Amino acid sequence: MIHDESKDTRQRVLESAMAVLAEKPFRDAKVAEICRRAGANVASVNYYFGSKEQLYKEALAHAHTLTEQIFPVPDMNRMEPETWLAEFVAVMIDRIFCDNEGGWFSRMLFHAMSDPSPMFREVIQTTHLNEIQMLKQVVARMFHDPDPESVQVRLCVLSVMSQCMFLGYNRAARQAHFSGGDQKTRCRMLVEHITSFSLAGIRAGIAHSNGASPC
Amino acid sequence: MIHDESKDTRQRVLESAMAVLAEKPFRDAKVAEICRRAGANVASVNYYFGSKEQLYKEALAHAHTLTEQIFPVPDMNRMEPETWLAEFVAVMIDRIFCDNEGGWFSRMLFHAMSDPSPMFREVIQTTHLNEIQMLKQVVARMFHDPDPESVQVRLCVLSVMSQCMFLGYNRAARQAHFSGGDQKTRCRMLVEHITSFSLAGIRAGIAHSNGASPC
DNA sequence: AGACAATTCAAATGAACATTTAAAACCACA
DNA sequence: TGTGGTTTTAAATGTTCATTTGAATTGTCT
Repeated sequence: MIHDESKDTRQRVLESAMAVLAEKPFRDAKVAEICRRAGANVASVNYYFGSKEQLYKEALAHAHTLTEQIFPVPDMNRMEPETWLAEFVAVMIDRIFCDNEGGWFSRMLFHAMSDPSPMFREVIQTTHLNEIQMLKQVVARMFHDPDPESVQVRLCVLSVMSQCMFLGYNRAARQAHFSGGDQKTRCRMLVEHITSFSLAGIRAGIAHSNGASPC
Repeated sequence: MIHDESKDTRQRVLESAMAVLAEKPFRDAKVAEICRRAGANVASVNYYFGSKEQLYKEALAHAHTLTEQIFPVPDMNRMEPETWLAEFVAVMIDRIFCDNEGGWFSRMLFHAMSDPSPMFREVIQTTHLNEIQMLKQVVARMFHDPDPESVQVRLCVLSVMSQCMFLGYNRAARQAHFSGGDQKTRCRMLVEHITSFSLAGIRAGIAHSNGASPC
């Protein structure tokens, strides 16, 4: 008789999976390690989730809701575009560099995005596009452009997102940037830099598209 | 008797390896596929190179010299910093998006950089740092800053490099950006955007560090 | 307690690969 | 043409995993 959810082992495996899959890409994350860390038998993955792949999908979805609770994207209707951008950048960087469960999703996503196997296509589509849509709309507003899909807007969004995510992809660069010094301070400086750099870039684009010299 | 180099099969395997390793990360690039494409037996990898890992290293090194011949980084002593930056960005983007052998190195590097296994640490160090050093020096010159390792310079270099490399890491974003339209035109627009966006960002940094308003 | 389902476990299974082996084919040269 | 080295080949080996299996254990309800 099904009386309740079987929370115990299932939950431990799910959490262990999120942690391991944040560290390593799908391929390198061994079922054996996930189970060892969860204090469970190897068979539990297939017993509770059907397959390693299903476990991955569930772990990613769960990590996504976690990160949205812990680091919510600011509401773009309640702020000036410039302020919103600054907060947006801060949230992205926090998500990447925090070392608790709020960072799992970003790291899983970085692995997924650079993995060529087809299974990750849909996975990315379903989880990560909201933030980009919002950024597009805010940048479009700064351009006084009604179309958030115009070329100039999309290019600026690309520039902002790439700066936010680069250190997530690039282990060597991350290590170089965060060697020594206080992690928190580094993050704050990084956020400030990306924000002002990007605002300047966007303003240059606006000035150019208006055909006016910036001064 | 060793009369000459055994060029034939060895060379075919090496080139096939570069092509395959540009498409897929080390793990996914199967020895069987490399050999099939080279029209050689599986054993030829170990016969000529000792192991898959050695083959990888040789392929990366060879791809590196190839890319430096085909898309050389401009000489920074013969140009204004702004001009040099524009050409630098163009070279980086060309290297990433060209679809012949000149693009192999970049793609191998993207796979290596997002791979956590320890074997890639040294590999990256030995190949990719020149470009970054040059960029640092040019940006430092724009800042009138004698120290190419100052915080402000390093942050700007980070911003430029991240914009240049983002589409290399991120398959989804690349697909979104290059869906439809002419590849060449897209590349040119991307280069122009990154250059002007970055110049604006750098100038803002310079103005800020001088304590002066930009106008 | 006894029955019955849900869970856990150690061991088996089988697939995917890199690497090895040893025999065959090839080649240069006397 | 025979000899000795080099190269190529198909098949064998051994390892690393995810997944399956069937028995053992636990928990629940009467």
